[in-house]
Amino acid sequence: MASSSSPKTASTAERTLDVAELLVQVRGFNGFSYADVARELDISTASLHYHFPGKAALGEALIARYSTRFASALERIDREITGARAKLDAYVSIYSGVLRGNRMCLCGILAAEYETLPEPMREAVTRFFEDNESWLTSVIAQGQTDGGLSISGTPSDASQMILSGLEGAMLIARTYGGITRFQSSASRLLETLTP
Amino acid sequence: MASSSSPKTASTAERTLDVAELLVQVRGFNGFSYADVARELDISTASLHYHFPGKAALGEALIARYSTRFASALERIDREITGARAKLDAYVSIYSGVLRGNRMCLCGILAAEYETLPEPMREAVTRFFEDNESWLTSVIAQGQTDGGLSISGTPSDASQMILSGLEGAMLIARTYGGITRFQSSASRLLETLTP
DNA sequence: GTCTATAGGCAGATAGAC
DNA sequence: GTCTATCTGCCTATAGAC
Repeated sequence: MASSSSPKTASTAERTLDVAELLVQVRGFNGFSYADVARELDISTASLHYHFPGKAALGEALIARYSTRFASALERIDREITGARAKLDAYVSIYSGVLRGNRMCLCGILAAEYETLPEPMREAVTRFFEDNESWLTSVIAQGQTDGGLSISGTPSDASQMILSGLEGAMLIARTYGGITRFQSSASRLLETLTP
Repeated sequence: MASSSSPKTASTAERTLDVAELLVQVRGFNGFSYADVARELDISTASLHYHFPGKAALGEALIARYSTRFASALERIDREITGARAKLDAYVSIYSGVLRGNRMCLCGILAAEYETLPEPMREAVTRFFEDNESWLTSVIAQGQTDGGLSISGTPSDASQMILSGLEGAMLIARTYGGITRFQSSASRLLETLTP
């Protein structure tokens, strides 16, 4: 427990994850190298191999941490926000936050490279999407029950459309239009569920 | 004109584009090499360099051909289909066709790798999306006029959501859910515009 | 934990023969 | 147009000293 109580300086492993996460979200998993990370941290690539045996292991750690953070953010929303529509707005704002700084969703960009990823990373990416849809589905079901939302199909169908829509909007906003464009698409997507 | 009248055997350049296109759509631009293409065509990488001076030039040719084909498909829709809603259905079916064979939209996967692409490729990718949105916007405007569609914002806003939604649905369908999942998200997306 | 040194492989690309 | 041969550089990864 001691080592996890807000250390003044992040460990090399943590800082490695920070740098690698940024690189993947901007350039993709096949678009960065150990050398890129090492240069940024001002250590050697050999040292990197001490903390993460290989790029595949680093990739797995990246998704694990990202997924955990995402799950925490969703729990926080459940704790602090009541209305279904407001929860969805908060969900969208997580994505907006990621898009700032020109980042793509970590698992969204990994989805594009899916065919080139080692199996453990593939499974973790898929699980990320499933968890997100599962959360969205329950929020939408709640909104349907309490009258905050009105949808035509099943909550599961609606959550698929929300997730796809947001990932796609991020993907394209990064090539042109930026945050403004993303916000516009996202709002429109959510209005689809509003009575 | 002679060389373009349905040759019995495709030229090496054409076949190179075919193979490279598949590789990019499945693995991404940073996920394949000249060697991959050469092996498939059973020629040397040096021969490849005769037809395309470098990977960047090959990438540009790839987008150019893809965009031209896409534009032809859209013209065909305009020529053969009358109703706005039916045109959009046909538009979606282009994407479905691409997704079969586990391919991602060429420009969608390049959008994910955008930050690593040479400038000419970036511009071509952006133009592809702009052209698509431009076409979608006019179809939606038509549908709004003749009563076939009913939207809340501007046709341009709606077209952004359609394009983003379809690209995102493809992206995620390739990691799980497949065509079935894509079709479901796409239908739902279009229902959004139906009165 | 971090280093230097280095292996071994693959990448994109070129020269020059046929 | 296609080949062989080759170059240079970068990549992931390991050995072993400090």
